[in-house]
Order: sequence, then C-alpha cells, then structure tokens
Amino acid sequence: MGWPRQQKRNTRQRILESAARLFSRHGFDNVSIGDVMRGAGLTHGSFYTHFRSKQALYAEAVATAARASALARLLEEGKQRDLQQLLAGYLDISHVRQEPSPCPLAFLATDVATREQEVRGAYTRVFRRLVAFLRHGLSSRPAADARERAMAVAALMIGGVAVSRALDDEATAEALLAACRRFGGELLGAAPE
Amino acid sequence: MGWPRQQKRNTRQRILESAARLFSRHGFDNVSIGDVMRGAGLTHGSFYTHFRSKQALYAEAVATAARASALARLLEEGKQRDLQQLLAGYLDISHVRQEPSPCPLAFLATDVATREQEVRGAYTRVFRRLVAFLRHGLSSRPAADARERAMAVAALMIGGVAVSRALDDEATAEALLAACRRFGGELLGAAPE
DNA sequence: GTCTATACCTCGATAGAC
DNA sequence: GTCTATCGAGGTATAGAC
Repeated sequence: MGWPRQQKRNTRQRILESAARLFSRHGFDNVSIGDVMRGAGLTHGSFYTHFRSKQALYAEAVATAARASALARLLEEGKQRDLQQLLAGYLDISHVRQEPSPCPLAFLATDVATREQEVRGAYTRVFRRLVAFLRHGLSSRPAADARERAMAVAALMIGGVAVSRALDDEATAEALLAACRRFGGELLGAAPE
Repeated sequence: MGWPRQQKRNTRQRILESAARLFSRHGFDNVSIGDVMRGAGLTHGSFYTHFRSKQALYAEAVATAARASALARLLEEGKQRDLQQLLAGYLDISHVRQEPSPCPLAFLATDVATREQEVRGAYTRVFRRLVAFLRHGLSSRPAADARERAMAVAALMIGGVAVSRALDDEATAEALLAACRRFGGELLGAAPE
C-alpha cells in the first residue's frame, strides 16, 4: 500500500508537465498558478502541497521542459545522429512557431535572467548539458577549441530561435534561421586549423 | 508661447527614458506604470495623457532603449570604427552585468516575443538596423553573403549576451562571451571563399 | 490530497479636483 | 497636465471542510 505516495508523485509530475508547457510558451508572469493546475486537471487550492512557491515550480519546470524538448528527444534518439541534423532541427521555423515542446533555453532566456538564483541555476545546468553534448560531437578537435566552438554554436542556436520568435516578419525570421544554420554548420564542421 | 507643447514633449521624453531603463533591466511585467512615472519624477495619474496603454509605452521604449544603448553610441561615434571593436564591446561582461543602457535586443528578446505586434514590430525594426549596420561593414563581400553573415553575427551577439545574463555562474558566462567574440570575429573577418 | 472560499495585495486604467 | 483617490480585475498564498 505504498500507492498513495506514488499517486502524489504522478500528480506532481503532471503539474510539472503542465507548467513546463505553459511557462515555455508564455513566460513566468503570463501564467498563473490556476492556469498550471487547470492544465493538470486540478484546481489551484492544492498547489502548495506540491510546491513551495511559484518560483520553485518555475525552476523545476525549466528542467522538465528541457527533458521534454524536441532537442532532448533528438539527443537520446541516437547519440550517433550528427550535429548538423540537430542544428537544422533546432533552427527550424516549426520549432519557433508551432513546436509544442520548445527549448526553454531559447524561449525563456531573458525571462529567466530576471529571476532569482534557484531559477537561473536550473537554466545554467540545462545550458551546460547542451554545451557538453555539442562538445562531445566535436571531440576530434583539441578540448579547449571544442568547448569554445560548442559554446558559440549554442549561443547561435539559442539567439537565432529567441530573436526569430520575437520578430513580426516571417521572411526575416526565416532568413535569420537560415543564416544561423549555415554558419552554425560551418563552426561545427570546418576543418581544424 | 509654444512652450506648453514643448514642455509636454519633454515630459513625454523623460517618461520614455525612464521606461527604457526600467523595462530593459526588469522586463515588461516586473515594472509598473507607477515605477516608470516615479522614475520620471511624476505620479502614475498623468500617465494616460501621454500614452494609450502600457503596451504602447513598451513599444516606444524598445526603440528608445535602442537609441540610448551603448551599441548605438558606438555606432554614431564613428562609422569607421571597425566591427571587431564593436563586437568586443557588445560581448563584454560589463554590458551583461553593469551597463546602464543595455541593448534591448539582447535584454528583451523572449520578453518581446510574448507581446502583441506593435511591440514586436518595434523590436523587428531595431533588429534590422543592427543587421544593416553589420552588413555595411561587410560590403567587400557579395551582398547575399554579407547579409547572411550579418544575421548570424547578430544572433551570436544577442544570444551570447542574453544567455550570459541568465547564467548564475560567472566563469561560464565569461567563457561564453569569449567564445562568441572569437567566432563572431571569424565570421566578420574570414576571407571570402 | 483536493476542493471551495477568501484574505490580502498589486496593478492597469479612470474620475475629478486643482 | 498633474495630482489624489478609487474602481475593478486578477494574482499569490492560506484556511478549513471533506
């Protein structure tokens, strides 16, 4: 009869998934606790039996969104998958406009910057995982060079998607993504000097 | 005796400067109309004689912040200034942590994405100005290549600063900026193929 | 653990005196 | 045009019944 404990974990997980989905799309302040709970099929009253505060939920939701993201799915789908394909999938207009599980690094960058350390710490860990993955795919290079390249590519991916999302002109958004795909690809693929 | 009209314009400008400063640092939702008016030496009551709504103010504030930014000052300081210096000044930790007039493109990217068209239109115009400037400095290249490079460098700059600001680890933030400086410099400087 | 109800607060926007 | 005062909406967080 350890069932109740398991039940609670499941509920908590549903809340987290609802939060990850809503926060990623709309940001912290445009989503209320009621919205999150409704998305999990509950009412707002029982929220505080699962989380200390809205910010605490946000911190965990960032990590959850990262695990649920299309990028994360691509990563586990096959380590062998080459980085160029990953880049192209990330820097795609469907990720910017329709993706139900977007990357929180790109969708929440400036939103996270104004929160407290708990949230920024979660964001930082997700960022480091992305950099580590990219670096791993560049292991034919000297370690320092691979790390630097991985960071620049990460910034290009995140910046490309974040800015593209803010633009109100579809043609410019597409052109921006294409430019990031091209030069991101060069950074990943150019021969060592 | 056209003075009253001029007075009103001055007041309006002070409100805009206060808004640009506060919104850039804290985002749209974390700044109230009262905060903005206080920053301009007024009370909240007279706000609506100058602006239609908070969102309308935000749209104009994005443009104002862009004009006041350190980047804009560098631009007019001398068109001759080379792009490498501009890149280094932008991708600097002081821009991320202390700059009183930060670039709204980097500080508000995901914040703008969730607003309506009026705001995103203002953001888009600022972005296009940055791209145009970078492209101009790459005019020795074929036009299409220059535009693509300019867009990628812009995404790298904005992404580098935006992400760096969200990180809670100073060493990683510095490493990220350094990586963006290096490869942004390569994108600007590498010889045409 | 989840529900309804509510305390308490902040904010955007408006009204009306000066 | 600017001020003080206020309306009304919506939010976080808590209380208490079930």
